[in-house]
Amino acid sequence: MADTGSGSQSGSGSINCFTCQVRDRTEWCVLSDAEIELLNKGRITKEYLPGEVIFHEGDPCRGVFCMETGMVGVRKTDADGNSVLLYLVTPGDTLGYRALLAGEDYQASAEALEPTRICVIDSPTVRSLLEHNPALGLRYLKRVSRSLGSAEEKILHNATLSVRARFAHLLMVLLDKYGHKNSEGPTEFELPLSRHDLAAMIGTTPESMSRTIKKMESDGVAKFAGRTVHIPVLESLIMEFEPETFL
Amino acid sequence: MADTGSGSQSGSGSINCFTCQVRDRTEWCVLSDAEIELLNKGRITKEYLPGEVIFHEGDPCRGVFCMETGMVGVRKTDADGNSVLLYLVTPGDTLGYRALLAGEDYQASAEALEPTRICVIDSPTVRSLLEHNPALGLRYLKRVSRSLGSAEEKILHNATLSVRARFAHLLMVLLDKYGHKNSEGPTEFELPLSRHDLAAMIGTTPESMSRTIKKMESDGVAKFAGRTVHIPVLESLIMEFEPETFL
DNA sequence: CGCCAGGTTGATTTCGCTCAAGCAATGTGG
DNA sequence: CCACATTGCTTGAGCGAAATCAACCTGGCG
Repeated sequence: MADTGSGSQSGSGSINCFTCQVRDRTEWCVLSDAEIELLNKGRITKEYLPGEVIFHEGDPCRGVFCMETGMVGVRKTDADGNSVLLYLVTPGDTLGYRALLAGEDYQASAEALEPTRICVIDSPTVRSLLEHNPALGLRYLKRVSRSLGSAEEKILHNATLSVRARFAHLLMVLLDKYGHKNSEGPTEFELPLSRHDLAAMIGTTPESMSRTIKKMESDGVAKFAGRTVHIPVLESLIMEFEPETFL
Repeated sequence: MADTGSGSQSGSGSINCFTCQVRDRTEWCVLSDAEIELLNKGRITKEYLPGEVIFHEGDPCRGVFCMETGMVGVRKTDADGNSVLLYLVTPGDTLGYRALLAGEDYQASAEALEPTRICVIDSPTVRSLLEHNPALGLRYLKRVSRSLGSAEEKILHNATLSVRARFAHLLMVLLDKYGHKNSEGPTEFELPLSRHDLAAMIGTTPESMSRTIKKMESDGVAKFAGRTVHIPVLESLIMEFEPETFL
């Protein structure tokens, strides 16, 4: 493995954008070969270890980040040190585009949760591509708009649902993304997060998280062993946050 | 005045996009004359009375709405009838772009809070303009990204601040937008919202709203008479949600 | 072995919700 | 002009969910 200092540069793995495994899943899939050439020139690959910070709230935005492997968490922290984990970023996702597109500094910080490899594409390159290829802009518009949609849904959820209901919902989302949801029947999967971060995802404390888990176990809704979750009946989980579906 | 049925069409006021007063404050300011011609053709002016619904959650998106006069509230409601007022839309703002850009149905509903005149621009027109003019896309990208930024801030606020602090913050935002903030010294302005809607803006109940107002009055932070708010010292209001600023 | 981070548990408190009633302003029909 | 609904807001009492504070496990690791 290459050197693993904070945000160390790296030549290992995919050498460029042409051979990149995840490119088809990114916004860049609409680019022509000439444009990918440009993209490739404005690109540096970096590697991060768990806990390393990719950017901080308040930092000026110098580009966007294209996830190749690993996982990144985006956090927002207030002056008292309270923090919320807004979302998880996984391979194929783009990171840090909000600040660039809004023309603002970062309003949240990003931190590697697993060993992570990311390509950094500098702002001028992205801007230039956006200015000349409307299709890329439309791609990003869709991405940001969808993201806004989820943020608004999260606002509603946090305002109206209990911690338990929000956690049940989070489990469903994580299952969709990180588990192989074989539709019906009992399901088992690995949580990608610590209890602390699970709590931060739904805007609560680790203590409340712990108690909620315990109560859900005693109610037979889910079984937790470390980071492994076992869900006997998927419906009973859904019932926790959408009871009306089963009336 | 023209007929005032639900979302009635209207020929009064600004006749077209060329003479439109608010156009320079909208995304459309980057369009060429030829493009404005196109915009103008895909346009219908409508009028709404307070309480009338412009679109509903779940409705398919048929275009975007360009505010000319009045005020609109965007609400999101869950299955139990709990609802949150996400934001207020005022002249020069565009409404309903999220659904269009995301390629989704509306995820929230919009309702006139005051007598309102809006131009409806149909989807094909907007799409066509976006596909041919990257500058328009960039404009919208900035708009959506900023909006996403505020949504994320709202998530943090709701998770970490008390009802009182959130309300103080709301007052500041409303003051910025609807009051003439003469920087320092005592300030007075009109709230554009009922108590019920103030509550919905910060995700609480009218009862809690009422109590919070009462307590803030007795603490001398602000004085409320109907919809008129008087703030003796602006700093003490800011202290409510950013105490660290004054340490 | 002792330390420490991550997690759990318990005791206590507090904030804000729910339910219920009361009240002032406005409107409506007889 | 009065009885009466209706609407928007306030007030009170009680309760419950979740935060806080504090102690205490437990497993990994120097």
